[in-house]
Amino acid sequence: MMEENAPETIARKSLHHELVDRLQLLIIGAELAPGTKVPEKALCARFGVSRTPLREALKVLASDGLVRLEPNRGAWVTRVTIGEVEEVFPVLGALEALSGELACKSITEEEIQAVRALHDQMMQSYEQRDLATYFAINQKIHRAILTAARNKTLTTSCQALSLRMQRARYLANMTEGRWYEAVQEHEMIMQFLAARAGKELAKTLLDHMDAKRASVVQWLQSQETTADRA
Amino acid sequence: MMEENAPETIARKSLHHELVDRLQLLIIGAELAPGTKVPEKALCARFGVSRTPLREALKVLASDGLVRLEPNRGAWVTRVTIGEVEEVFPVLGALEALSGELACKSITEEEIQAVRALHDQMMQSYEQRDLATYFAINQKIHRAILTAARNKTLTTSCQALSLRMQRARYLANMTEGRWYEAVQEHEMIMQFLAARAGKELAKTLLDHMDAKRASVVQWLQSQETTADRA
DNA sequence: TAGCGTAATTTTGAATTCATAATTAAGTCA
DNA sequence: TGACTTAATTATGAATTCAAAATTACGCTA
Repeated sequence: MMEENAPETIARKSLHHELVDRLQLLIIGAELAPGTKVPEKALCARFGVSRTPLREALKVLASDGLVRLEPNRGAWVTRVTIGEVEEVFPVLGALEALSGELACKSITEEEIQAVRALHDQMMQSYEQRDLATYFAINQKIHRAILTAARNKTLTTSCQALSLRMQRARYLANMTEGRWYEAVQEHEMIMQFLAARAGKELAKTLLDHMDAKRASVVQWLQSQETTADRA
Repeated sequence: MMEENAPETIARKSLHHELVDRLQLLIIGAELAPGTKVPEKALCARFGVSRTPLREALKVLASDGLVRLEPNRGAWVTRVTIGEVEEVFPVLGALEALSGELACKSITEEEIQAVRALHDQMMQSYEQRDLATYFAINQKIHRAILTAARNKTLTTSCQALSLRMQRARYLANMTEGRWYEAVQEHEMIMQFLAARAGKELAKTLLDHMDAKRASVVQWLQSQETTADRA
C-alpha cells in the first residue's frame, strides 16, 4: 500500500516524466551526489510513488548519462571526470557555435534587446563579484540565443549535454583572471549578436566554450591532486 | 503467466536495454511503421517479456524522439517530417564536421587505409548502381570517421540523430544527379582525410550533410504532393 | 438507418508481488 | 582475533495485479 501523505507527493502529467525532471534537479543540485547510489526506496517514499515509474525515469536518466545502471546493483549518480569534460565541451562548443550562427539569421530586434538587458545585468553581477547571479544570468543568455536559433533539436541536444556538465557544482569556480576573460568574451558575443555577425559569433562561442573547458579541467586537476594528498 | 516459447525470447543483459536495441531496429527497419501505434501486447508476446521492461524501453525511445508517448493512449512511432529534417540535419552537420576535424588529429595510418578500402568498395557499388550496398558502406565510412575522432559523446550524439533520420526509409532515395554529386563529395572526404586536412574535411562534411538535407526535403515534398493527390 | 448515449471490453499507468542476486550478519574454526 | 563459510536480510529485475481511462460494441430513438 502506498504512503498516503508523502512529503512531496506529485500530481500532474505522467509520473515518470515528472520524475525525470525532479531527479535531474536533485542531481544537478548535488542533493544526489556524484558517485553515490541512487536511493530508490527513499525516493519512492519522498515522492509518494511506487518503484515502477521511478525506475522508468532512471532508465531515461541513464540514457542521458546522468546515472549509470549496474546490473543487479542499482543506479549510481555518475561523476564528472576530466575525460568526460574533454569530450563534452568540444561537442557543446560545436552546437553553441551553430546556435549563434542560426540565431543571427532569425533573432528579432526585441529578442536582441532582451539579451542586451540580461547582458547588462550580468555585467553588474560581475562588478559586484556575485558569482551565483552571474552564472544564473549567463545560462539565461545562452538559452536565449538557443531560442533565437529556432531549432528544438539543437536546444534539446545542448541542454542534455549542459546538464551532464552541471553535475559538477564547481563548474562555477573561476579564477579572477578567467572571469575577466569570460566577461570580455561575453562583450564580443553581445556585439556580434547585435550585429547579426553569424560567423564571428560562432567563432567566439566556440572559443568561449574551449576556454571554459580548459578552466574546468584545470579545476578538476587541482581537485584530484588535493584528493590524492588526503 | 508468461508465454514460455515465444518466438524471439531474449536472454543476455538487462531486458530493457536489449529491448531498446531491438525496438530501434524494428523502427528504422520500418517494421514498426511511422505514424502507427506501438503494439505493446504483440511485442511482449513476440519477445517473451512482460510489459514492465518493454515500457521502460519505450520511455527511453521517447526521449530519443523515436516514439511519442500520448498520455493514456500509448506509444506511437514518430514520423519524419520536413520540419524535423530541417532541424536535425544542420545539427548533424555541425557534429560530423567536428568529427572530421578531430579524426584528422587522431586517425592512424591503418585506419586511413581501412577507410580507403571502404571508400573503394563504395565506389564499386556506385558503378554497379547498387544503392543498398552503397548506403551500407556509406554508413560504415561515417562511423569509421567518428571512431577515429576518439570522442564517445560525439559518437553517441551523432548516432542518436542519425537514427531519427533513418526512420525514413526513403532517405536512401537519390536522383542520379544527386548520387553523382554525393560520390564527388566522398572523393573529397577521402582525400582530405588522408591528408589530415581537418578544416577542409569539416567543411566538406558540412556541405555534404546540407546537400543531403536538401535532397531529403525535396523527396519528402514530392511525397507530400503525391499523398495530397490520393 | 444515422446519430446518440450507455454498457462491455480493452488498454493504459502504476502499485504490488515474487524470484533471484547481492549484501550484510552470524557463526565456525584455525 | 581474524579469515572464511554459511544463513538471514535486503535490494533488484521483472511479472503480475488492479484501478482508471479510452475504445469499442450495442441498443435505443428519431
